[in-house]
Amino acid sequence: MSDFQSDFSLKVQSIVAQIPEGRFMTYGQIAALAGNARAARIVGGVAHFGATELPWHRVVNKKGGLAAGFPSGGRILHRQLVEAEGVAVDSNDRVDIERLMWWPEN
DNA sequence: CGAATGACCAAGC
DNA sequence: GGCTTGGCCATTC
Repeated sequence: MSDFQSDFSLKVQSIVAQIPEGRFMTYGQIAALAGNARAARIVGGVAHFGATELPWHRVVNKKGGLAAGFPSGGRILHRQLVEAEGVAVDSNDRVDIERLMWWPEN
């Protein structure tokens, strides 16, 4: 486990872990909830270095598609994971983010 | 400790 | 309408 114990990373990981099935959040959104709206990149950093067990496939960028560097299989794997949750994926590997964008209500 | 990196975002061309 | 540039801020080497 990496040193991802900082407030941001902990919040980010916590938020991602709470995303319900079939819902999505953008990096910027998570970053804002974590306390830094500008730290969208850091969310990606957490995704890349730590908490690999979290449902990162439910985390998408503003485009509505999965981030650029998903593990081997990349968008292919992402698409399978998302579709497995009953979500339609666009030819561009994008989901209807504006419709499925979720927000932690608590 | 200093420099480089990155699963992003927004603006510019 | 798609590609390039700059800026952001924490983590890594």
